[in-house]
Amino acid sequence: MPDNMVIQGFESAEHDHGDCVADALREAERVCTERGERFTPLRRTVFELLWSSHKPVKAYDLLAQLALTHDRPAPPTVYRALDFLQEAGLVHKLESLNAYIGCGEPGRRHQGQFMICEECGVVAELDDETLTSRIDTNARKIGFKVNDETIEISGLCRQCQQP
Amino acid sequence: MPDNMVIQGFESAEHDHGDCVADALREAERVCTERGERFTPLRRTVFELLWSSHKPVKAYDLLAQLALTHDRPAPPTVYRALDFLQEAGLVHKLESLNAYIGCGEPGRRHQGQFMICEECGVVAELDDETLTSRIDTNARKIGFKVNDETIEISGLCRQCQQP
DNA sequence: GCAAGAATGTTATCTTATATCAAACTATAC
DNA sequence: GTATAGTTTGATATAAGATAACATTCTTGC
Ligand SMILES: [Zn+2]
Ligand SMILES: [Zn+2]
Ligand SMILES: [Zn+2]
Ligand SMILES: [Zn+2]
Repeated sequence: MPDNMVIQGFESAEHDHGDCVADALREAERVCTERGERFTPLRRTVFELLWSSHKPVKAYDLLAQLALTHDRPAPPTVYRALDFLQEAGLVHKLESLNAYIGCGEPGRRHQGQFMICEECGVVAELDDETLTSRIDTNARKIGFKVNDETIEISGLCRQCQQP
Repeated sequence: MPDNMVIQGFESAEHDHGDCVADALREAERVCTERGERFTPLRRTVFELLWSSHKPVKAYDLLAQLALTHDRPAPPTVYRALDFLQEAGLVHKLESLNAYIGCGEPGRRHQGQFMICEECGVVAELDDETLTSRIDTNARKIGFKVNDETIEISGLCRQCQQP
């Protein structure tokens, strides 16, 4: 495995997104089973809504989508599902956007490093071990014990740089 | 200049914080003058409140502090000052906390890399050129053009790891 | 002084997230 | 199968974070 891997994102416009969703669902079921937790219909629905694209989704947008199939859902409904999915490592929160996105590799515990296109909204999730260890080194120098990393890079994807 | 520099933070408890504030104010005046902008009393007050410690401060806490000396300030008052200070590079927003902190080196344009103690709230601002260039390299590999970096590491400072 | 632009005041509203308690559902033990 | 403890969801209210829009005041250059 290369030390700098693109986990997901910036797929070609024509990629079969149905496959992405199917894979994600299969993984989610596996992860939940492994953890002895329940991938309930509600959690599954929220998860599918998040995977409707490779773009981050806002909690209240999820809520609005949910409202199409559920009777007057309230904010805690979606926030609880998001909390569960984050705990399980199935979803990341993008702090700089207050939005959420499905994790591209939920099997392995990680924080994720994100490249966010300001123009089209597409997000790539990377996992660069070298970057992480550089941060650890810096932390060690000042006696800091790392628990959590928030790494979000915004800019323009290749597509959106075209003239 | 070393390639991994602690710009500020994790100062000894006994450091002369008056010096920090005085330095910060002097730099702020200089930066504003250079930019042809006005470091008004309101902006200065907000800036001083932010520099009252090396911890991030929330906008509504600033507002509450402001209320002690101003007549019923409203949210836009503090958000406008924060916007101005951020534009000028004098203040950073910590996205993972929804809080703001004075920049330790406003002269040079940078995004900042932060180590945030979950226990005591103290924040260290680093600037690791190696880290930044590693991110640029990763971006280049996927054809991404970087505009903005959000790098916030949370954990425990040396003090707060003591048994 | 006067006009134009910048900064601040004021009111209302929007967005994001949580607290709290009630009802429904699920799994296990008997 | 029923009791029951634990988990999940429903429902209401409110907290926390941020902005829109317009009025007023202040500053600066003339
Ligand atoms: Zn991930
Ligand atoms: Zn794009
Ligand atoms: Zn800085
Ligand atoms: Zn600490």
